Amino acid sequence: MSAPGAAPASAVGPERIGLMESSGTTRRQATRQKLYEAAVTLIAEKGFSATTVDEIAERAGVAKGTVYYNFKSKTELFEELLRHGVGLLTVSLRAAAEESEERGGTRVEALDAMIRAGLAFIDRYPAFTQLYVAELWRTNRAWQSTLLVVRQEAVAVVEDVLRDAVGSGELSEEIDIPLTAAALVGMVLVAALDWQAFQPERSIDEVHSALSLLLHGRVSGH
Amino acid sequence: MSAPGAAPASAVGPERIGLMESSGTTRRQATRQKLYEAAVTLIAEKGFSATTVDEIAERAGVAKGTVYYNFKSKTELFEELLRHGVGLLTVSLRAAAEESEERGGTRVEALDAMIRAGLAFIDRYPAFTQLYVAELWRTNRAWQSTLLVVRQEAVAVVEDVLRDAVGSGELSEEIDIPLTAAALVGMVLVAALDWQAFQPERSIDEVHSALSLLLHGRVSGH
DNA sequence: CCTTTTGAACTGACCAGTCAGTGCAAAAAG
DNA sequence: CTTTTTGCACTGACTGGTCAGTTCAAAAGG
Repeated sequence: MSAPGAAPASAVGPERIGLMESSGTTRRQATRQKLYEAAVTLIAEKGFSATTVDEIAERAGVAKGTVYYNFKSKTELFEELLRHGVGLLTVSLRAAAEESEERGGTRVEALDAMIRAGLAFIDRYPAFTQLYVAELWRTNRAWQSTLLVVRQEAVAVVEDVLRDAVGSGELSEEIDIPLTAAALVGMVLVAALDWQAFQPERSIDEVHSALSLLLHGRVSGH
Repeated sequence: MSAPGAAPASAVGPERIGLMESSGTTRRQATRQKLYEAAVTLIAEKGFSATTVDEIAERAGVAKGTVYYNFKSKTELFEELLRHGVGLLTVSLRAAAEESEERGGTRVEALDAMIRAGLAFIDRYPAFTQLYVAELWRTNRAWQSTLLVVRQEAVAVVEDVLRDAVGSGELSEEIDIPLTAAALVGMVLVAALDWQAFQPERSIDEVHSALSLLLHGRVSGH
């Protein structure tokens, strides 16, 4: 229709394509992935509004039009990014908890394993974490509803383990599950971001120990 | 509120002063105050870049020119806002700790009092807290250095009390002071923001109890 | 009077989203 | 086997609008 004389020219050869994905959509998948990666760092650094679509496209090595070929809008790209990232996180948390239980650990050990998994996630995707924290409590934003869903998904993983632990008598009945879950998530989130930003020389084990001590009540428990 | 004509300014009276110290209340001070209050909510809602100077001026009920008469730039207005807000927070935390000590409380009780003071601050200035969290871990921003100073100031208050507590044998020597301080601050920050955003029906006492339980190791201690 | 605020117009940069068109590989036609 | 068509994925110049910051004369305010 729109290619009146496609000259054969010298074929450059089969450009490498992404790593995975089967047939068909491979190219598109790879492009989307590049866009996610470019967007996540830029938005973490500068915020959503201060990041331009031109910058994202440039860092991803594609043309601006490609962004709009793959996503309806800048906002939609961002929302999909959020979903993608939190999906990774919850999978990783749940896996850590399950693995701990399969090893016959206690529920508190499962919580500890989740703290470690959370730290590992933040270590691997610091930009995503930054961006998530920065946007989570904003009101009146276009992606508010997306964030609500996505947050609930993540916090629910922690709540589930807490509920189990209370049910089996391992934790005191007096704890408030939603508030405690939020506090634990916050503890890990903020400690990890602070670690990255202000104390990068620390090892993940040091950070984990400090948080573990708090969880086990050895900071001021008696 | 933003009527075209002159506003009946003198009718307002000594309204509660939000985010700034109220020294010699000159006319200029009052204008700055109005600008801080307008800016803090707008920026908390939409972020720095998405907030326009025209909006800030309109909500403050002043002319745009006035913004630039009082501040060199939008960025400078924002930086000064950060300084004032964190100043208020540290004063409040320190006062809580000192008051607790004067009552002859333990260092752990002082920590508990600071948690409460932190919650009260966030309750009173939710917008400021939102904005602070959203900006704190951003890299590459113009106000990065301002934030660094201002964060250190706030975290140092907690670190001081922890150090005291370890020094007097009240807390175990094995705790890592900077990391534990960051974790405690994070716990309060995130729990409080979550409370505001997702569980507003809870009372400040409920939130305080949940955090206190964690601090005292009664969640999973022993 | 000296300081502060007003209001409105103006500029120049910047930016989200659009659209006509390109390149290419595989299917269809010859 | 060769030629033509098809359609996906991508391109980048362009548009219409927005916004930070400027300017300045005139009017409060104190």
